[in-house]
Amino acid sequence: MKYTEKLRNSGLRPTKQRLQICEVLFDTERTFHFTINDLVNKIKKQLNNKISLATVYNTVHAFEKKGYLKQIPINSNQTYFDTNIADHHHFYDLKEEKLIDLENSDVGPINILKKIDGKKIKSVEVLVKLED
Amino acid sequence: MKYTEKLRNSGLRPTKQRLQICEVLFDTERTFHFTINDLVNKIKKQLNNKISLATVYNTVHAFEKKGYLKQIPINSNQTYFDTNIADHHHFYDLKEEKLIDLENSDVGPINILKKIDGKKIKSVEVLVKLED
DNA sequence: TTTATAGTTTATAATGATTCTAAAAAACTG
DNA sequence: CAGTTTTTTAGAATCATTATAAACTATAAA
Ligand SMILES: [Mn+2]
Ligand SMILES: [Mn+2]
Ligand SMILES: [Zn+2]
Ligand SMILES: [Zn+2]
Repeated sequence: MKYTEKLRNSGLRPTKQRLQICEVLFDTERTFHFTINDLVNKIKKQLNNKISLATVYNTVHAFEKKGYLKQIPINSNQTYFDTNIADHHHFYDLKEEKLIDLENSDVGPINILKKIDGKKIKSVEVLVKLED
Repeated sequence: MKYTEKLRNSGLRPTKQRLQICEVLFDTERTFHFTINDLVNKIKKQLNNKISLATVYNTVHAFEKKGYLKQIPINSNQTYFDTNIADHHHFYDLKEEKLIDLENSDVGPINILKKIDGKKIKSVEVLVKLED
């Protein structure tokens, strides 16, 4: 199996459910943005196999902790995740409620001049809201 | 009353509740970040007067729509609002779960090079996550 | 000042995303 | 295999937020 090693190396047992979720998330041409609900639907459509909602939540959180997924900071009643773990930014189309990737190269270099004592910068994320 | 005109001009009737919430939100030296729960507590402490939770939600949303408050895009189970409606950015201290203002002047100019057809940029917000 | 009307507040219920629980199943180790 | 730990699962619980609908209030017309 393609993802067995990856999971083992992270200390996660390569269960059937995790391997299937890996397929849905990572066996794609392109990266994508999703909510838990989106993912549950994708799983239903792509696999002939039910995975319990609790497991989907557990797995997504486990993958996020291991750095295989990122949460996208946005105001929505649902949490958005990203299979694109490269350092990048987002457009948010307010009308369509859709996220669009914005590569680092599409944003000038960002230089944070203010420093907070005893704290390090972990990430710098830009959200560009779009209207018509 | 200090805020009566402001409310009338926005098409909002200057009710006792709205005027009191204005006091709590805008009669301050400094701007601040808050959740609905924070605001309810502030109201309890500062006014000898109960305002129902539904009214707090209604009022905050009304003020946001009128541009007197801004929502801050962040991943939390609660929605964060900001009384600082000037164009600015945020640090988010992951350990303390606290927001810190980051003035535009503390961030180099941000130039979004990618354009989305038929859409205009409404806002550009930077979130800088801090760790120890 | 009344009266009519639209807007607002309120307690309470409903919603819905997320987390919790604890028992059954599966993965691993020796 | 036997023992142990991790994982899955259905279902319950949590909790921020929104909806409901009846009582109240601001406002303007009569
Ligand atoms: Mn969320
Ligand atoms: Mn929210
Ligand atoms: Zn992305
Ligand atoms: Zn702020």
